[in-house]
This record gives sequence, C-alpha cells and structure tokens, in this order.
Amino acid sequence: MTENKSLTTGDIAKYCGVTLRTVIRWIERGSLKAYKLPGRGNNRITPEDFVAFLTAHGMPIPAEFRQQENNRILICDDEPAFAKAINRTLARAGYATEVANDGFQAGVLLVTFKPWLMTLDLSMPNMDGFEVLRHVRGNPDLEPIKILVISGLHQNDLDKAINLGADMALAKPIVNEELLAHIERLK
Amino acid sequence: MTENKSLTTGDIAKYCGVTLRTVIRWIERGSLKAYKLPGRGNNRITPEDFVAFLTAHGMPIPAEFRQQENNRILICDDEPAFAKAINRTLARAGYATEVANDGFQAGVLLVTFKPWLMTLDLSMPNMDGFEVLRHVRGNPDLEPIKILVISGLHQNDLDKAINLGADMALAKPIVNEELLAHIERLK
DNA sequence: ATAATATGTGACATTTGCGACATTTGATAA
DNA sequence: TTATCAAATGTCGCAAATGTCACATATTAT
Repeated sequence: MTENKSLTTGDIAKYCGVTLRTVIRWIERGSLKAYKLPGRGNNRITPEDFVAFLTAHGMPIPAEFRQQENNRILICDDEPAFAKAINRTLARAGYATEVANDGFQAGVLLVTFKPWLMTLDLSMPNMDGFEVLRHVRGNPDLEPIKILVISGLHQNDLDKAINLGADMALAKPIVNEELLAHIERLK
Repeated sequence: MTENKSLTTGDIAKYCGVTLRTVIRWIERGSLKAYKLPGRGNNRITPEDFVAFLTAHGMPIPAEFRQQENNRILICDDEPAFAKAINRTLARAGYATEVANDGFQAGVLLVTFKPWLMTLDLSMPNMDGFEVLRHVRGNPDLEPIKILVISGLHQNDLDKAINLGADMALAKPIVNEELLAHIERLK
C-alpha cells in the first residue's frame, strides 16, 4: 500500500533539496497543486501532481517516482496452454506478467497493467491480432508499448505485422532462449 | 466493489493518506460525521458523509466514490451501422457515448471512459458478447456497470445473458423509445 | 468457538503552518 | 566591475496538527 501514498510538504522538500517553507510557498503560488487536510490545512500532494510539477519545471524525477520500467509484460494468446508456456518462461526470467486470452482482456490489461511490452499471437480464432495491433498503434492515448508478435502464419503475415507497427515478429515454434533474447534487445 | 457499505476509520485513513488516529480526531472534532457501533463505539462512516467531508475540504475524491453521473454510455457492437444508429439515438437523448467495435476497444473504453451503462450486442462474429459479459461480471476491479444486452438471437440466449449478469436483455429489432425507456429504468 | 485482524485510547514524539526577518540569486544600470 | 533592487529562498520560534507506540477490546474470518 506504500505505492499510492500522498506526500507531505516535508517529503517534497527533501526530494527537491529545498526547505519546507519554500514548498508551502510553491503551493500558495499555485505552481504545485496540493489539497489540504481538515485540521489546520496541512498540505498533501498526490504523486501524480508531484511528477507533473517536476516535469513542468525540468526538474529531475527521483527514482521512486519513475514509472517502473521494463519489467511488466502482457501475454496475449487465446490458447491457454501456449500462453502458460510463455508465461512460465518470462516469469522465470524475472518479468511481472499478465495473460490476456481475448481482446477484451487485452484491452483492459493494457490500460490497467501498463506493460512495457506485449506478446501478441496473430493466429487466434477468437481474437484478431491484426486488429489489436491496429488499435494499439492507432491510439495515441495508449502507452508507447513494444509489441512482439508471435505467429504460426506465413512470413507475409509477419511482414504485415511489422508494417502495422510491431517491433518484432517471431514465427512458431518459439525457443525460450530466443524469445528472452529478443525481448532483452527491445528494451 | 462500490457497494453501499459503511467505511471504517482505517478505510478513511487509507483514502486520505493519514493515520487512523487522525481520522478519529477529525470525528471527535466534528469535521467528519460518523456513527458508533454498540460494542466499544467503533466508528463507521457512510460513503455519503465521506464524500461530503471530502468536498467540504477540497480534498480529492477517490474514483470509487465519484458520483456516477449516469450519462456516459458505451455501445458495444461490431456492426458500425447498427452501432451508429444506437449512438444517434442515445446522443440525441443527451448521453455521452463511445462506440466499441470489438472486444479490445470495449476493454479499453470500459476502463478509460468509465461508462455507467454499456449496450452489448451478443450476435457479433468478431467479438464474443458472452465472453465480455463474463469478464465484466467476473472482474471485481471493473466498475459495477449496468449492462443492457441487445441481440437478434433466440430467447434462450437472452435468458443466458441475464443469468450471466446482464441487467436487461432486449431482442432486435429495437425501438428507440423502448431503448431509452429501458435505460432510464436502469438508472 | 477460536484465531486473526482491525480499532480506540492515552501519552508522548515529530512534523507542519506561519509570521517576521535574514540571506541568496539574478538582472540591470551606473 | 560594482551598486542596487526585487524576487525567491532560508532561518528561527511557537502553537497546532499529525504520527508513533503499546495495549485492551471489538470485529471479522476461519
């Protein structure tokens, strides 16, 4: 539960190498958005507002506020057995993984799980991989996610996937070591 | 997830980024309205009193307590013409609408658009409406959204949809006035 | 029923807001 | 360069708000 905790003026002061008094002045001036507790009006700042403030002023962002990067991977495959196999490989390699068995789950997890990479199986009867690819690349609101296509289809389908914005396209069968190497290279 | 359940001091503390002790002090001072359980007088706060408290002090309101404005509707239909027809009807009636043509869009929009109601066509070749229904009702993290199923399938499919958690199931063809009336009744 | 978890309370420690004033910073003109 | 000025930031002290800790007890889960 430590992840979504609001910050006090003291916290901000430490992060910015500045006095608490100064932080309060920033808040008073409106540069830093904050809300007040009912007591005497002690200030609280949400992490989001803090990073917005930092980026707006070109200030360095402390490591703990940087988005956790390059460790969350979403596996999109409608065949549970295959998805499980990939999941096991990636989980063993230390990645935090989630599996989507259809387009709906893929959409939800893409937004809530915020992966930096997704593996996408094109040859799925219950879910059009090309369509997912088109949506993700066509929606600027979605994270600039890396997409690694996996497919048992023909080479021209892999090429088509690349043209649609996939960062990498692998043909089945997949060798675990190769998969991990390709993911590592996409970082 | 957002039932009409009373909140404990611990809940409030987490939401406000504050200690349980402080919450009790707010209650003692009268800033936060609460009632006491018979046992030792443990405090309980109704969601209504909580949001009243938050707004009164300019504090941010957590997403799960934000008032459902009952005006955002998500239309799930893979047939653009039919989706457009429903969209026109709902937009004219004053609703804010978004259209999802496949499961992926439905998943993304459900999370980002946060509709209070979704219309769901079951008879879609590119998207399994039953699967969407199952996912939405099986995922406690998703909003407790109202689901209005629209289908050209047989009556037993409508019944199946109701069993899966749909709040209403209408058979095609749809009469605009009836659709609006049913939506109004679900509010 | 029993165990695990959450809550209330008091005493005490720490942090915070704020005013008044000192010091630094950066720009500008002499 | 130096002087000067305004804005921003730092320092100090106090009162109020909030946090911490231990423990008894209520509530919830098993």
